[in-house]
Amino acid sequence: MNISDASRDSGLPAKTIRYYEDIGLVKPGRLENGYRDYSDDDLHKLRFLQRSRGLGFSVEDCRVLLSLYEDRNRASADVKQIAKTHLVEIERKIAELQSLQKTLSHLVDACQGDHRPHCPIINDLAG
Amino acid sequence: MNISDASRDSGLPAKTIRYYEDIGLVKPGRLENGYRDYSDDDLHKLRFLQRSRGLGFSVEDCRVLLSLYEDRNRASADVKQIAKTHLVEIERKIAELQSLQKTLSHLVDACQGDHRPHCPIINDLAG
DNA sequence: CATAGAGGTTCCAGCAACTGGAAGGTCAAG
DNA sequence: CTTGACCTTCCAGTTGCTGGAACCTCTATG
Repeated sequence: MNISDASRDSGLPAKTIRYYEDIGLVKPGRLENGYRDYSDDDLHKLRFLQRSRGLGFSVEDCRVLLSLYEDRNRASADVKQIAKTHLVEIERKIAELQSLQKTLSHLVDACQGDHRPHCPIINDLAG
Repeated sequence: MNISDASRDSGLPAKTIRYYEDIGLVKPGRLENGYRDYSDDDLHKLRFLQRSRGLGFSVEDCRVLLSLYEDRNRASADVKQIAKTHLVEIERKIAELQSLQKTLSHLVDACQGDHRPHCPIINDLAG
């Protein structure tokens, strides 16, 4: 299966698939003409990557998750640890963004938004 | 005032201050020995940048906000528009992260996290 | 006066995770 | 034979810094 079919199948752009090969995540075989040739196993990995990236795991996390995916002797504790750490980070980001949202929405509400220069947003930024 | 004092005053790392100069945000004068020399006006701008970056505005937004800050004839509507757009983006990110959080926390809860290979997280990622 | 250390300067490289584009090889259809 | 759609590699750019090397300058001290 060539790269554009692999792209359709996995939902990843061809550019991204090549990039994943560059960094050693999924290394397909090659045909005589030099074209990449994706096996079923490669396709599983690409789909796995698509989904784990979609859940916001870093590429390095994905690398580890992929190796756990392939490890029939894995301990689920190892997977859970990665996911938990990621979850904590997501929760931290949510809290951070909610704090920004609170501040900004107050400022936006307080601003008249007219042709005049007076602006609580600018005043706040000016400190 | 030299760069390390400007750094202390603004809360920005010296490296960042030099970077802001590189990209044309705050251009201090120079002393005879080549050292940067920050005026009160420069310091106001640096503080303004520190705060607007702290609210998550992009550097390009900050550039526009800074010019509005200096424009005595600004329309507050222009400021408000930038802030509103940013706010919408923040809210979009919050929603996205909350969706990830929901999925991930379910998966983490469902995983035993023991020495055995069975893992709902991996199963989900595998599709 | 020599020197050590704490500043300052410039410039180059690298981070994450791709993405775009150029230059060129390959293949099937008309 | 040519067109067009594939494929290949490689290089550069994105965002917003950050680290480091190599070198200059100033101040204090022996």
